[in-house]
Amino acid sequence: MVVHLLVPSADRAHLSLPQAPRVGFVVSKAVGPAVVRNLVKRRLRHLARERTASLSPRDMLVVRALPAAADASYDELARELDRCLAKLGVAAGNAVDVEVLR
RNA sequence: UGGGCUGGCCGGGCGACCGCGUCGCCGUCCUCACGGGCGGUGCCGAGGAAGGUCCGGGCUCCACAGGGCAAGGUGGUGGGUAACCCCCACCCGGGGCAACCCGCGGGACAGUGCCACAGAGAACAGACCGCCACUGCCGGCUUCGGCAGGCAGCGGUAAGGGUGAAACGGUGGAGUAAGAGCCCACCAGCGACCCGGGCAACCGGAUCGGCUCGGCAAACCCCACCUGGAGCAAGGUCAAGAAGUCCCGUGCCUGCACGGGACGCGCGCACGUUCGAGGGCUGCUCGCCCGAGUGCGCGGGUAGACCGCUGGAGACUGUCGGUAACGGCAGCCGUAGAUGGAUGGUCGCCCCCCGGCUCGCCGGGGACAGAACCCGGCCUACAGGCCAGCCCAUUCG
Repeated sequence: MVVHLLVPSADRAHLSLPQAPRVGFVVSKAVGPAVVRNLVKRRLRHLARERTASLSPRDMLVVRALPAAADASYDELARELDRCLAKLGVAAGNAVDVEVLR
């Protein structure tokens, strides 16, 4: 999977954005038919919800699933998501307007 | 016992925990209130196709002087239904020993058009081989009377061969140089009329006639019948206000700041105000009607909340009517309603399939597929399995 993280910069920080982090998912038709795509989205939604604590309140995260996600188990998706988040340095939370691709 | 045909049904089961969504309840915080935030708790939470979005309807809004021309759909008959391109029964044609299956099943003397390849010839057809008569030439045999034959020309002939999906009916007789529905009998087919059966499609039968007529309408077309437009982002309420108003979100300073949205507004350009822009009659046109604003761009950025929103032509059981589809009556059942869109994860026991073996365990797997206003259908996808009826063959009694 590919993960994008947008952290609002200082000049935009005064804007009154919602106080909770926001996460979006992109699952294209390359992943599979509707049933498979929805299953992947549901799994990612639950996984991401458990990890919102590690995001800062104004972060915006986009998770894009690649075709291999169709065959991945729930645990495999969890490991992959953790790996991507670690690479973004989410724990530090000091990035400003960064987009990191894996 | 083996093979086959048809109809109906199921679509893993039970339980535990964490998470998500609607609703109810409890607590708490904000508010005059409506209502909202947070926490807890309880019930419930995808399908037979939820799918493709192909038909038919309900519901909602718009339209509903009229004339003409198009466009689309349906297509044996009768019935069922809210309706249908659906369902049931029957008829006709075709296939199968049979149960049963298949049919896009009106019209080919209203007109136009097409029939590949093969074949001599394919639509008011056609002479390639063959058959036959005549004419000419050639030789042969001869008991000199003739006899059989070859080649060429011209004509007759649809009986035979051959081609084809299809060659202008079949069998027999009469007839002829040879032949032909040319003529005759019967059969098939066509037409007319009559009798009987059926609601009807149609079926059975009798008489007569003229003597024979290809297929394709999912080619155009003709005939009969049917069809107003858009769709829940339909549509409605809160809902007032006049250069603002209203709504939503976040923050806390609790009525202000910031961000966003709808309606309205402003500016610019273009075309217009009886010399008529634009719009309506929802395919077009004639005609009729409305009519002073309309269109585009920019400020300025694509969904304020709620209702509609799930109980309906409902499912099941029994009974009555009907061959059936279906209908009447009675009883009984009832719980998905998201709105960037909830249904995900872990585990235990059992079930089914595959593999292994130390025969009881181990390992792997469980189809097609995800609600979005709601119904009735059609079509398509589907691991595995269950039930009922019927047919054929064989064996035994």
